[in-house]
Amino acid sequence: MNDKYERQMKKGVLDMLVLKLLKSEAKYGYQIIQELKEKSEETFLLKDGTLYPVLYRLEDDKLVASKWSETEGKQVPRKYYEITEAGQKALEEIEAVWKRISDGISKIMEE
Amino acid sequence: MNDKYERQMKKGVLDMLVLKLLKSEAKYGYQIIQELKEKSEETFLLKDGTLYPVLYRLEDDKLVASKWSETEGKQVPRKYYEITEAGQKALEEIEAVWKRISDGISKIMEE
DNA sequence: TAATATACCTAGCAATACAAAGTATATGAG
DNA sequence: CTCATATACTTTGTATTGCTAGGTATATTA
Repeated sequence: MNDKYERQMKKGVLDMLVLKLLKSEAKYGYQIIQELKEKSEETFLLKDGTLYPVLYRLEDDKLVASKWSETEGKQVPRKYYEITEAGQKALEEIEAVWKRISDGISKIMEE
Repeated sequence: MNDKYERQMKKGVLDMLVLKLLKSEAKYGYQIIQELKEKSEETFLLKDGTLYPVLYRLEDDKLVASKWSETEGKQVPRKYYEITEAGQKALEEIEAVWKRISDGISKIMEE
């Protein structure tokens, strides 16, 4: 039952978290999954099937841009995602929304 | 665009907020909407069409129980919702989930 | 009498986290 | 050398839920 709520509560914040991670530097899919896991201390354990659609959405919205790695030699090709200017602006706005909502929740819950 | 995120971010927390409001005393639908509005300082402005399905879900899950008001005299009938024991237990669990997730988000965002 | 606020109900839509399946390469153990 | 595992990306489909928009009905106020 908790799973149900956990799943729902995560909705809408993944975009924000991914944009935040990409703000410091361009990253590829698997790397993002690992960083989310580490930094959230095991709270955000994404399957790849969850993350990639997020990245594709962000790309469709022009908030990130991708390019394949051009490393020579044998290697599994990696697709790097980079935050765009529009993405940085969106991130700030989304953060503001998050702050408003989580504050609103706190006001109701802290009594 | 912000609306999109706001809508998603609210997912999963409404049940928690409603259960929390019902914890102190039984309340009816419109009353819950007003309290959510006031306590959240205009962040949670629910239309009735949003709240009632939430209440019905909670009732189906036996987390709340309802009874119609038995006030004599002319009055629009009100349906009061009361939190059950299972509801109180669920509320604690949902609060724990919320804490874990919002903490996880903070860890990623506060850098 | 008309408008507004109260109070409840219902159908349908849009968005998204997740599960599950697939493809392909690199690496380490036996 | 072979097989299992980890890496890395892709795609399809499902379940959940906040919201819009419509509906009914009563009480109050201008």
